[in-house]
Formats: sequence, structure tokens, C-alpha cells
Amino acid sequence: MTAKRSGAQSKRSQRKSVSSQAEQAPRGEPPLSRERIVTTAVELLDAQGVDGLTMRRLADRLGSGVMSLYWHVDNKEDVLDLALDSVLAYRGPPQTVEPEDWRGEVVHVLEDWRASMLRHPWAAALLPRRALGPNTLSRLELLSKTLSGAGVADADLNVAIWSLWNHVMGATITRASFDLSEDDRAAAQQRLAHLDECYPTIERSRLLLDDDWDGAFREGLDFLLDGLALRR
Amino acid sequence: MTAKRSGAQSKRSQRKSVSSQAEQAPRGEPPLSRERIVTTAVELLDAQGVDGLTMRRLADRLGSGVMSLYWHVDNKEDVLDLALDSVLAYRGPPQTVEPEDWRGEVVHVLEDWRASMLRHPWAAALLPRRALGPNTLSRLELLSKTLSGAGVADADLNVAIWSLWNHVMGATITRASFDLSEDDRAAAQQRLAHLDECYPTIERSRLLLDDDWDGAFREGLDFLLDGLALRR
DNA sequence: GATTGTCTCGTACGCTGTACGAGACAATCT
DNA sequence: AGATTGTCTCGTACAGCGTACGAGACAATC
Repeated sequence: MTAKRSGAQSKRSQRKSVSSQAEQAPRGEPPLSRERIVTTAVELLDAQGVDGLTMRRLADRLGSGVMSLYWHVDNKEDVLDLALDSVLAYRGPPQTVEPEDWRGEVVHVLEDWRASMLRHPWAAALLPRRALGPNTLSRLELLSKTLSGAGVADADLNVAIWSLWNHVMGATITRASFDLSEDDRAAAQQRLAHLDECYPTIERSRLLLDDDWDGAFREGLDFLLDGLALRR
Repeated sequence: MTAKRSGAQSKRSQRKSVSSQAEQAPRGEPPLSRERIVTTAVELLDAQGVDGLTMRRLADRLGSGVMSLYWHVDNKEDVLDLALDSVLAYRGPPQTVEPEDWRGEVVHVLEDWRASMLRHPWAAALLPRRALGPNTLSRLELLSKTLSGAGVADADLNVAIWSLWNHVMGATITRASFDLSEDDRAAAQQRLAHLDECYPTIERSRLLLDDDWDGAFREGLDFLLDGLALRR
């Protein structure tokens, strides 16, 4: 069980001193950079999914050689880490939220979180395999601060945060699973045809058929917040 | 966006008639079978993780040629589907649960679910990318039946089920992320060293440091069930 | 004896991530 | 001025991947 990424580092990050360098005029392609690589990676992921992202394709789209990427980036894992975190940046709440409305603020943070992930369906598949990035951490920080300010007891705080986080992540993953299986409608239809035999209760409640995901997310969140408010 | 798996099928599943075949005495290696492939795949996944599972390695471990696998199995995706679902089989509640204790039963189902996934950490990484298998569906069916029997209104039923499911899946994924980043303790320590600067509230609450995951899961579940009970 | 169905597997192909090292170019030093 | 150093690009090469293809082995059936 060795840590794969512990040793590797891009040459760039190994440099000891940073000397000034003349800026190149943007003739033809702009110069390669960590930022340009990440945004292009996100484009590619949006267009082709996780399996569609290849170092070669990424380089092609950037108009550079494959190995040039490795100057700016440790390896493919690094690209994926950066892409995932870049998509999770939070722009802050709108002004419509009054300061004492802690519930509204929490709901907004979480719905925005979920929306960010749904805009980039590949993000769900990436989540379980990487560590928490800075943007994720600052969202957690914000959540923590809001709840704490709302009077949630310290003893309940961490549990509350993780529960809310679980709600977002679980909802995202469920959604990803369903989008996936809707690709091949034929197989899905066939499976649902036999649902009533094997799974009568599920069938009756139309659990897998109704797809008001937004509403379910919001109402489930209310359950959670109600339970939380009881203990405030 | 074409469905990758719609066309592929193992040769075996295409056969039209099943004729009786003399059973081979288990001399040397037992004959290849779908079941043997799946259990060996799970062993390999447990030992080496998702990236460790290769068709070649799987065949080696089974003492067969690589391409022999493809008689029993469509492709690697198929193996992963089967491995994931096989790990999620549910053996039913113990006798200690009385019939009218719906909360206890729900808690047991969910804790067992989570435990199954934690026993096989690779399962979390696989989840977002495959459809719901039969074992998952029957767990959902059981959950649905329990809640419905406990008097949860039909209008709330689906929301409740998804919220509980979200809790399990989210918790599993969080845990997977953390186990991952604990592989390279060095990087984690370095990151945590700067936590108090960037994320003071998180630091104070020790959100990332305390790791009573079992307790947090259970207490979060209580929040959810409390909120649910309010509406019963 | 010929045919068919079941099952195994060697070879080969196109694709992947990336190690290595040769350069191009600018800034700096002597 | 020439030499050196640091920054950045990239062609080649390699091991490993999933799997298409088709040649067989063996038993059951006609």
C-alpha cells in the first residue's frame, strides 16, 4: 500500500528560485500554463467524460506536445485533482439572504454545491478517489461558521456538517448513476418492466421513475435541518 | 454519447439452448465460471484496489488464459458491475429487532449497508459510474417497506428513502477520501499544519482530525430520523 | 464418421501514461 | 565576447492495458 503520488512532482515545482522572465506576446497559441491546462481539461471532461480525458488529447487541444504538459503538472492524477477542485469554487451567497436567516444560507450553500457538481457530471466519479481540495475545504469552513453562528452546539457541529455534506454527495452520486443508466434506455426499460415482480413497494412508490431530484434534495434537506433545529 | 455496453454480450449469454454437460471432476483447477470470476475479482480488488484489477491479473489468479474470461463475461465493465453488486448482498436483520421498532430496523439496514461498503473500500470509487444492481434494489425495497409500514406518508416516502440512501453513500465516500489521503501521511500533516490559518472554524472544531466516523454516522442518522418522525 | 455446441487461449492491434534526454531560447555571469 | 544556467518544449520509446479475431480441444449428437 504505497502512496503513489508522494514522490512525483512537476519539474516546475522543484525549481528553487523564481527569476523574472520576459512575457511572450500571444502570437499564435498562448504559452502553456497550469491554468490553461486545467481549464482545457475541464472542457474536455465536460465534452467527453472521465474516459475521454487523455494526456494526448489534452495536449492536442492545447496545441502542444504531450510531454510539455509534464513540465507544469506532475501527472494525470494531478490534472484530475486540479480539475475537480477548480469546478468546486464558491462565489458566495447573493445579497438576498439576510444575515439572521441561517437556514436559508445553509440551503443556498448546499444547493449551489450540488449545482456545481451537476454541471460537471464527471465530478461525481472523481470524488471518492481524491482528497479534499482547498475549495472544498473553504466551503466546509463556511458551512461550519454559519452553523456555529446559528447556535448549533459544539457537540453537534461536526455531526451536522458531515450530515449535510453527505446529503450533497449522496444526491450527486445517485444522480450520476441514473444519468448513466439513462444512456441505454433500452436496458433500463427492460429492467423496469420486471420491477413490479421483484420490488413491489418500490414500484408502487415510483421511487425510480419520478425524477424530481431538485425537490427531493430540498425536502430531504428540510428533514435534516428540522432534526438539527430540535437540538439547538 | 453512445451507450458503450448496449451491444456487447458474452458469447455464453448469446447461446440459444442449454444442453446438459458432463460435470468435470475438480482435477487441478476447477472450471471457469461466472461465479468464480466474480469472487476472484473481489479478492483482487480487496488486495490491490481498483487499479489493481486487470483482466490479465484476474486470469493469472484463476490459472487461465486472459481471453477465456470473455466467454463468461462481456467485458471488464461487466466484471466490475458484478463485483460491486456481489459485495452489497444483504443477509437480513438479526432476530434481536422487534417488529414494531422501525427505527431500530432502519438503523440496522443502513449500518449494515455502510459496513459492507467499508469492508471493500474500492466499492465507493465504483459507485458513481454504474447503475443500481439487484442487491442494491432489494435493499431499497426493504427500506421502503419498513418505512411505509412505520406510517411514513406516501408523499414523504421517496424523499425519506433518498435521504437515507444519501447519508450512507455520502458517508462512504467521505471515508474513502480520507483513507486515501491517509496513505501519504506526510502530505496530510503538512496540509493540516496550515489549517488554522486558512480554515479557523474547521480547525477549532477538529472536523478533519477527529475520526469517530461510526458515531458521526449514527448521530447524523438520528437527525434525519428525528426530522422524519416530526412528519409522521 | 461428420457435425455441432461449449469452452480455452495465443497472437495481435491500437491505445494508454510517462521516463528519458535532446534541444531552443533568454537571462546572467565572467 | 563567449560560456553558463534556468526555463520550457517535445520526439522517441517502453511497458502495460482491454479486447477482436480465429484456431483449436473436447464432448454430445446426428
